[in-house]
Order: sequence, then C-alpha cells, then structure tokens
Amino acid sequence: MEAPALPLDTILIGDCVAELEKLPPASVDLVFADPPYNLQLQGDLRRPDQSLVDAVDDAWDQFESFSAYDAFTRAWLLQVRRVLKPTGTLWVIGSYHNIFRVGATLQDLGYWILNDVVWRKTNPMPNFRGRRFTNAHETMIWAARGADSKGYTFNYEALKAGNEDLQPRSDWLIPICSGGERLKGGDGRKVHPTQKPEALLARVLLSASKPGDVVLDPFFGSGTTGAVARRLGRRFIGVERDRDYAAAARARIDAVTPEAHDAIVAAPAKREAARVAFATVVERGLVKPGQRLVDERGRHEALVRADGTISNGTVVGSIHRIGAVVQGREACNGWTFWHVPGPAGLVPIDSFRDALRAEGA
Amino acid sequence: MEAPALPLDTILIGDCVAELEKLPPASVDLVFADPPYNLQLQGDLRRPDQSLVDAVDDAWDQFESFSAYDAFTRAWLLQVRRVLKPTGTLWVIGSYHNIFRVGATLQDLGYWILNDVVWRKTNPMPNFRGRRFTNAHETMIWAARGADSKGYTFNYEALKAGNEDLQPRSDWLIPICSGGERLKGGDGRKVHPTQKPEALLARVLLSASKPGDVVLDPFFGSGTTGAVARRLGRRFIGVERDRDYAAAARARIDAVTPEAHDAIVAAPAKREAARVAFATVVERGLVKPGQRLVDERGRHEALVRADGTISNGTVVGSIHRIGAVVQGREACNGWTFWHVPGPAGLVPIDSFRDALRAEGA
DNA sequence: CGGGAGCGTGAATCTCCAT
DNA sequence: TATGGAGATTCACGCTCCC
Repeated sequence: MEAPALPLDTILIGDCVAELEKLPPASVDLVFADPPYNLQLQGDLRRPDQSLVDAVDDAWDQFESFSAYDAFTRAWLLQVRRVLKPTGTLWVIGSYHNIFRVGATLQDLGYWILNDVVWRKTNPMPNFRGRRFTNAHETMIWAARGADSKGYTFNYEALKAGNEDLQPRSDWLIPICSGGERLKGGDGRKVHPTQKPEALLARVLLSASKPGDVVLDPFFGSGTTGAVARRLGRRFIGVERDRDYAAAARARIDAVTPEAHDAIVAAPAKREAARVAFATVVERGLVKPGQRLVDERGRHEALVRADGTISNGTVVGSIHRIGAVVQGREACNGWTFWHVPGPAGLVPIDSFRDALRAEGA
Repeated sequence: MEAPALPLDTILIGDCVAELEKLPPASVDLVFADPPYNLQLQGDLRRPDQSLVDAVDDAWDQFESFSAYDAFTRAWLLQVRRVLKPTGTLWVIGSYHNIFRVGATLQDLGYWILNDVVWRKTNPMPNFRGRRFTNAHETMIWAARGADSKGYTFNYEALKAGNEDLQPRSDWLIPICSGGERLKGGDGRKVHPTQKPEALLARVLLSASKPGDVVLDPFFGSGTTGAVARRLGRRFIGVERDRDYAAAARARIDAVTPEAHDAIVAAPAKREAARVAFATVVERGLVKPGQRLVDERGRHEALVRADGTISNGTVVGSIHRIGAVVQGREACNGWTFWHVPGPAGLVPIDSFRDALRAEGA
C-alpha cells in the first residue's frame, strides 16, 4: 500500500493529535511546537497607571490539573515522535509554568535533549508589583528522537560564521513580536495573544534545518513557523484547531516573498548592548562593600553596600540617586560622579565598568 | 516536648533526607539546593566501554533510572518543604539533564514557582564537537511553599537601586567559579567538581533573604552557600555526605570575614515604612481643613475635611477613594494623585507624609 | 519632513494588613 | 478564614499627533 502523501505547505484544521495520526511515520525533518502554557492567572492585573493587562485567558490554555496537562503533553509528543525522521529534531517553547512538565515528559518518552535554549527578551513586560524578577525569558528545548539519534542537522559552521566567529550559545537575545510584524484584525486588535517573533523562528530553522526540509508545527496559531519556513525555502505543515487563526495564518504566509536561494544563510547576530550595573561591579569584587566613595572635589562621600546600593549616612539608593541627593539635584550620573580614593589618586567607578565590559567582550 | 534547637552555622555530615528529618518544622528562611544531576542515570546508561546504552528501545531501563532520580528528588523536596517557614522560599539549580524533572516534581508537591532564573555564564566551557549550542547557562527555580504563600522576602528596591534603577530581570550574567576562588587540594586539583561562584550565591541571598535569616543548603559540597552566608550576615545550615568536602567547606568558611553591618542591612522599602494616615497630616496642621486639592494637571479637585476625609462636592471618602471616583477608576493612590496648590507650584501631599515620617525617625 | 511628547501594550501563575 | 480597604507598582518600543 502506498504511503499517504505529505500535505506540504498546508494548514490542517483540527486537533493536533488526531491530525498527526494521519501523517506517515518518519516523514518530518523538524518540529517546532508552541503548546499552551497552562497559565494559572488569579484576577486582573493592572499596570501602575491602572490600565488593564490583556491577559491570556483563552479557553485553549485552560487545563483541569497538572495531570490533565501532562496527559495532553504526552499525547502530542508521542505523535510527534512517530512522524519525526530518525534524523529529525524537536523544538518546544514554554515558560516556567509548563516547560518543566514538558521536559520531563519528553525525557520519559525517550527523546534525547540536545540543548535547552533561552530566549532572552530585549523588551519583556515588566513586573508591575515588584514582587518577583521581571520574567524576561522563555525556554526552548531542542531534542532528538532518542539517545542514539545520529545525523541530525546543526549548521554549526554557518552559525559560528554569523556570530563573529564565536560558537553559538544557548542564550539568544531577540525582541518580542510587536509593531508592524504583529498581526492585527480589522478591529485593530491582535489576532493571536502569543504570536512569536519571526527572528526567533528564523534562528531555529537556520540552526537545525536545511532548505527543502519539512517543518511541522502542531500548534500553528498565527503561522509564524509557516511564514518563516516559506521565506527561508523550507516546506511546512501546520496544524491548528481555530479556523480564524488558520485563516489569518494562510493569508499571512501567502503574502511572504521567499528569499533568493543564496540569501538563505545565517544572518550575523546583532552586537549585544553591554549594560553593566553597579551591583555587578560589587558582586565581582572590583569594589568592596564598605568602600568609601567620594566625588572629584572631595565634597561628598558615600559608603558602598553589599547589594550595590550606596548610602550617604541617611539615605540608601543607587549611585545615581545618592549622587543627586548629596548635590541637591534632580539627577546625577553616578558612574562619573563617584570615585574610589586610592594611593595614586581618585579612580572613577566608571573604570570598573569598563573592565567588566572588556571581560564580557 | 521541647523543639530541637537549630544547628546554626554547622555542617551536618550525612544523607540530606535523614539529616533534614532531625530539624524542626517551619524553621528555615531560605533553601539553596544544588542537587546531583543524574544520580544513577550516568552509570546506568553507559556500558563499560563507555558506549551509550540504547535507551530508546529499552524503556524499562530508562524508566527505572528516571524513576529513581524522581524518587530521590521527591524525598528531599518533601523534607525541605517541611522545614521551610511559611514565608520561606526555595532555590534549586540544575541543567537540562535534571532541572525539568526537579521542576515538575516540585510543582507536583505543591510548591509555587515564583520565577525561573537563568544564570548566563560569561565563560562557559566551549562545545568541542560543534554538534550543539555551547551550553552557556544553568537554570534556577525560585519557589514558595505553596500558591497561597505570602510574605516571602524579595528585596526589590535594593535590587533595583543596584541595577541602574531598573527592575531586576530573570537572566543573570555571572562568570563561572575559577581562579583564586576555586578551592584546590594539596595536589593542586580542584576540591569539588561543580563549585558554584560566590557571586551567584550572593545575588540569591541578597535577593531573597535578610540579615540574620537561616539559610539551608542540603547539598553543601564545597560550602559556597555557607561562605557567602557568613560574609553577608546570614546564618547557615549545611548538609553534606562527603567528609572531605565538609572539611574543606568548614576551613573555607572559617576564613571568611563578615562584611560590616552597615554594608548589608537591607535598605528600607517604601512598603515597609511606617504607616501615616492622611487624618494625621490634617491633625498636625500640615494641611488645613477646607484646603483645595488638585491633581497634577488641574483636571480634578477636592476639599479637605477636618476628619481627614476629602470631598469632591458629591462624595466624601478617603484620598484614595475620591481620587478613584473623580477619574472613574477602580483604584488610585491618593498620596501621589493629590497636590496642594502653592505659590511655587503643586506640592504632592505625599511630601507631608514624608515630613511626618522623618519627624518620627 | 523632522523632532518630540504622549500613548498604548506585551505568555503574568504580581500585596498586605486589620477586622 | 473571609472580606475590605490602604496604597504601592513599569520598561522598551512603536505608533500617533502636533508643532
């Protein structure tokens, strides 16, 4: 009996497990999956200006329990593993709400993790209540079918050449999807609540697939995977339950102009802005807690604290804030204002920042 | 029966589950855990000739290995949860080999994840074979005892002040432990294979504990947690099975000089400042009854009443309530919203509260 | 057409105390 | 334990509007 043909460059409408069951085994080169994160949000969240955050409260993200989510995860991971070629690999993206469960489940099913890759966001949503760290990253797991998998695609040389001849690392700095790239409906509202940036998908496809490869996305959503696949000369298969999402994705992909064949190489990574905090200078021991800082003319002084704040004896705050306070000004650049007294004279604390930047470069 | 005393600033020699069982419940403020990655897996999955066992087709063997690791993880996480105070939090560090299993297990046990934090290494070990991304990070999970946990320590203001007045993010850039900080034995070889950098522990303790807090490390190893705890004025309890590690850690910690008290006391957060009622401001005559209040743009106004309430002409209520009412909003911080018009411009009523606080200090 | 102020918004498990 | 009120809390961008 003839194997069913692959529905290339197609969006299949339906539940991903049911749709994947119809695909032939060992037929897909790469899978990118952005499953529901199972967020468990309590009430409304408001910004400090009282505006309401548009939360992800869609029905597709609701699960009864962890075990219900685990069963769902296991089911789609099993089907994905079936349709993956022996040389194929899987990427899954998630946040701390779900990624640990996904990772444990895929290990249980025999997948072999190659890397976990951190997507660092240049512009994450801030933490409005100041009770946690700003959630500034998401996690991707890159896995082969099994521990003995050989021959998977990893375009190491191209990635290295595009990264100033440095090895590609497991942490990627990429902005979130916004501006013109973000799909909007006729009402001006976003089409999909969690549209991923094309730059992220581009780096995934350029890292772990070749032109002509078949890329499957079982949670197609607004179709970023399809749009990037088409642009980069890959074939795609999308599965999406929601007809509105699928229609928007189809229109989006049809509007994509594929890159010329010789242009499909890894783009050079953007040079990362080296922002150094004073807390880091203290943390690394370049300036010690308890150190006395003075201004250039010796009129003002302050003491360094272990957490990278400084104190003028009455107020504790940042190097900038305290610099402003002691001068009775609105603002002050603490990096140039404060100095460490030494045997050879005053050393501006900015010089320690330079040292850290040089080290990071 | 009297509760057993806490063995403060002590290294307990033994299995961590057995040793934790001896500690009283709800007695520890912070736990930092650096558990073994693959307790049994590594040995079990390699043949004597070091070739990999075909784990994909040998589900039984694989299940056994992961299952044993999960049981171990569950056991120590349960004990840690027992000894944590209701306001206490847990940090666990791991890599993709184990962190997904640890994360899923701690969620199953009822812990509530606050953040996952990525330790980005400035100088990771390169990937020699060019078949994966350079593994340039490790993952930490920060979790409270449960979803309803309140009152955990997070020194938000200090972290923000030490970070260029920007709120702290979930991705941290810190070098690996090397150079003089790395403990070496008499033979010049490293004492412990996975010694963590003190800068990492310092940021954990400065983020989520206060001076005098009790910090427990159930996998004490070379004692980085204890050394940093001592330096930053925290108490520690370490548990370590290996006597050599424990001895090296003890010597290391004894050589640590604690920071001066001024350098480590937490900066007072605004939310912890003494409460001042607006009625007190009126009572003291800083704002007179009958005074007209306006918002920053002069769009809204209200009149002060002798009892510390204000009125917009139709409704009487607190500065917060009336601020919300005039804007048609759910909530409003009246202290920053309302101003007293003066010859030199608008004076926020918050400044009168500051004056009373300064007077009380 | 340029520049700047102002506004909108993003996968979010986002308070604490007194009664 | 549940409820209600006080009051603390945001960063990077892209877009619109106005001068």
